[in-house]
Amino acid sequence: MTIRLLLAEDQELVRTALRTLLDLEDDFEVVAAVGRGDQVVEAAREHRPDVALLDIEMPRLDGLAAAAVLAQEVPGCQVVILTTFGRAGYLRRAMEAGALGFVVKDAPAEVLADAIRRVAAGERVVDPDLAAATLAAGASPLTARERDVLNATRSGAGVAEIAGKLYLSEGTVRNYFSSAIAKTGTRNRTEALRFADERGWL
Amino acid sequence: MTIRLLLAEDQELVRTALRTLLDLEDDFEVVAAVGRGDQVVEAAREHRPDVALLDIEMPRLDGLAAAAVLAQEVPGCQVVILTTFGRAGYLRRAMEAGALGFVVKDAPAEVLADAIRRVAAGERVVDPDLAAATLAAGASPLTARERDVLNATRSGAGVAEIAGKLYLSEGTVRNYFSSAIAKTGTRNRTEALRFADERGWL
DNA sequence: GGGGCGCCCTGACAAATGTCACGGTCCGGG
DNA sequence: CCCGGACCGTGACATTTGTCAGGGCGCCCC
Repeated sequence: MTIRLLLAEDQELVRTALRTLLDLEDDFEVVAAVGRGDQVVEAAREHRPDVALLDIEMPRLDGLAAAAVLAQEVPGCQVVILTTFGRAGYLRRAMEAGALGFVVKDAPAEVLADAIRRVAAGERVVDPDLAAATLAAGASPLTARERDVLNATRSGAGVAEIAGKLYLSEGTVRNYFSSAIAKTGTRNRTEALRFADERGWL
Repeated sequence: MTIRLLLAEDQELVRTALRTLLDLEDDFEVVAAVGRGDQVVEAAREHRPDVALLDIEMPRLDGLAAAAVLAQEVPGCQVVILTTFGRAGYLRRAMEAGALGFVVKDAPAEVLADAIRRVAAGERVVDPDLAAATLAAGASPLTARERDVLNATRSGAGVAEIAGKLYLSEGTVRNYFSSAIAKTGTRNRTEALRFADERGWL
């Protein structure tokens, strides 16, 4: 009984390399390989894979979003998220999106193969260290407004601009920044944004 | 006549995948594969590869630095830089470090194979788009002090701290920030740093 | 009903950040 | 020689950013 795989990874070189690697395993068959998140569902509908291996960083639609759509549209297909970054927030969001497996790219090849087999059998597979880190990061202490304001600063917008967009006074916006900075234990917006981002607090 | 390859890439999964991919080519033989920059020279001395394939993002010593050392210590070995980011600064520094080839990870596999063969024969191989972008980015307009100050801000240090470390007045430090900001056309230190970084102006 | 609590909102204040006009030094070319 | 240009350095000033004290609203629970 061979496991049918869908592979989604944007870097072509890595994609083909992974494909050949996985095809070498007797019980795996890569039935489709795509380079963009928005091609995942279509390919899954056509090829009916048992497991979809999704990178997170992809153009158009990221792997997490693709996983969520996939769970809706092609329920028989289980998801393993495969990513460079063992960031706590990614794992949290992957679980929320219904993924069963989560593997980082600097794991050994056997770990990936093993994870795929276990997920195909319906098990959950997550790196224990990463799971611990995620738990440690905890839930977001940020309020809705604090999130809004932090997100709005991404583009490099100033206070005035943000205040306009959110219909707030400038003072208020600064205030939310201030409390976000306090909660993250950082020294300015930029650091606060990065800090929160890394923990998936957006 | 087979080409002997050294592969340096920190993510184990990608490393083994690339290794199997390259080993499939009849005229390639991967004689060593390492996961840290500081292992490159040692492995090269031991296995005498014809071409070293170096990722940039690696622990301990990045691929560019490793390339520079390699050129000194093992002159017979040519270098191909293989990286995720087609950043102008990377290419510039790769050339300065004596690399002959530069390939991005979302190139097709044939491009990589071709690049390796050409580099083994002593040719230079660079993606033309990237070369154009690098030329467009031009040489750094930043002065020595501007660079110092920008670099010092990486750690998140404030003006006072930087001023102390560089034996300058606080006003002067702010001044360098200001001119760097003007030259990069950005709005604050953080943006200026990122902008300059992306162009290899450090 | 009336605390107590958490969130939203604001303006006044303090501290940091960025801008400007100005000297000083060094160097290469008329 | 002397001028112009590039870089280094400085303090005064304006703007942006962060902090604080405090008021209003809704909700849960006693």
